[in-house]
Amino acid sequence: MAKGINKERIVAAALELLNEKGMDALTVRALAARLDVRAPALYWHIRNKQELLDEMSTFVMRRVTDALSKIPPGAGWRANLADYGRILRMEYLCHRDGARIFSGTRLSDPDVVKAKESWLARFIAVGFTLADADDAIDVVTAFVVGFVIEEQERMQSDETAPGRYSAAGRDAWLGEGADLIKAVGRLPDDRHARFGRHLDIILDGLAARLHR
Amino acid sequence: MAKGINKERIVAAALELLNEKGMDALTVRALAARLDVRAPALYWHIRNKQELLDEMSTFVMRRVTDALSKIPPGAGWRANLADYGRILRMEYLCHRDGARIFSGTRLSDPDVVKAKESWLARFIAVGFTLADADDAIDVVTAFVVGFVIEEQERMQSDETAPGRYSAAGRDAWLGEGADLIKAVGRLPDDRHARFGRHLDIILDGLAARLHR
DNA sequence: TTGACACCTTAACAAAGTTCAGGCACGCTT
DNA sequence: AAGCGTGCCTGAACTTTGTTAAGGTGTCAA
Repeated sequence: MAKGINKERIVAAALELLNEKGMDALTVRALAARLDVRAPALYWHIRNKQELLDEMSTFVMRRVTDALSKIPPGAGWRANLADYGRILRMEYLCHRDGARIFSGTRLSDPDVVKAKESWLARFIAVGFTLADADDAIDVVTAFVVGFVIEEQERMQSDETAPGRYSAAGRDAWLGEGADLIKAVGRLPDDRHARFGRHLDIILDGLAARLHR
Repeated sequence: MAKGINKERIVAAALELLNEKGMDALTVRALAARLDVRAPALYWHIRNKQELLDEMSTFVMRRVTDALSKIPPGAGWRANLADYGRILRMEYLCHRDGARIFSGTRLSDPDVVKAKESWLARFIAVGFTLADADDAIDVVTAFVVGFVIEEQERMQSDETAPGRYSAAGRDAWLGEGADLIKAVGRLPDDRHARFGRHLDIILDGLAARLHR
């Protein structure tokens, strides 16, 4: 890794490191080593580790908004919102603990926040009030955050404690009774299909609100 | 603080400490000091800090399930689910960064997980399939987690960086354009009413699914 | 009296984030 | 050409974190 560090290269390397080794391994020293530099060098470019995390978060969210800006409005509000939910989930899933780390962090770039603007305009154009349009985006956002946090927790548990979420091991841990919960555990569980179903429920709710 | 430590007293003190000083101040040494004990003493009762966090999470979730078990089924599935959402949010809100910390953690008590059982039975009794009943609970759960994470992030920002979310400061930070976003910022914003609206949207979606 | 066990202490370690003083190299001035 | 400042990096060190090791003190039973 050639020298000549700057903020962007640091953020990129930090995201790589996060994906490969996980949150706990994302240390200032390890990050510096990956950039072939000593730890204090990073502090010339970033104020502290929190700022690094904020920058990482902003980078990921910028990818989301970039993807969003390429979605044509023609498909209608429902398809647009569904795309938003799917894209947000995918970007979170791209990084270990992505939802936990990147949700609810302060974005350092106003442009990322401004991406919401054109979407508000779209929704108002098809009959939403301003408040309803804002609610619609935020409900989907909150749901995706919550969904992926749970999803990634499960994925991580599969690595560290295999069988923790398997049918047999779980049934034993649950003990007597809880037949319905055990039955749920034996339902076919496609994470992606599940996400689609849940997202559809929310979109149904928004549709009901719109056609009232 | 009299001596004689046990797991419950440690967890209780940890939750107090979390509320008073925040996540960063929840250190093993500070916790030991509050219990009038030296740090290594805690390791007689808990394996490591992660287990402490899991126990704290389980404690909070047990409060949720205790509250849930007192809700009579008579009010119907919709009122039941609304109560669930509200209770879950309230318990998260009771602790700093509650949603971040306590969501998606491993519960150490099977009884807490089993609380879902009677609710599945209730929903099935009024016409849900097993899969739909499970989806219904999980959609609400995911939404509440996402909502409160964002909510608490905002509350925390108000302390550390006042004006960060105020109308004037935010407008300046956003710069030119983004009129709709600024208009949204000027809407009356009652967190609790907002939560109720969003939750209603989801319940509407579930109702649509049920009556199909 | 003597063990054994439960519970706590002191001391210490490794690893984390962070700071500080200095050093190397480049470009600009005189 | 000599000197000088500025941008970027290193070496060493400090503080605080979670955690472990080894050893004490009390209580109860045989």
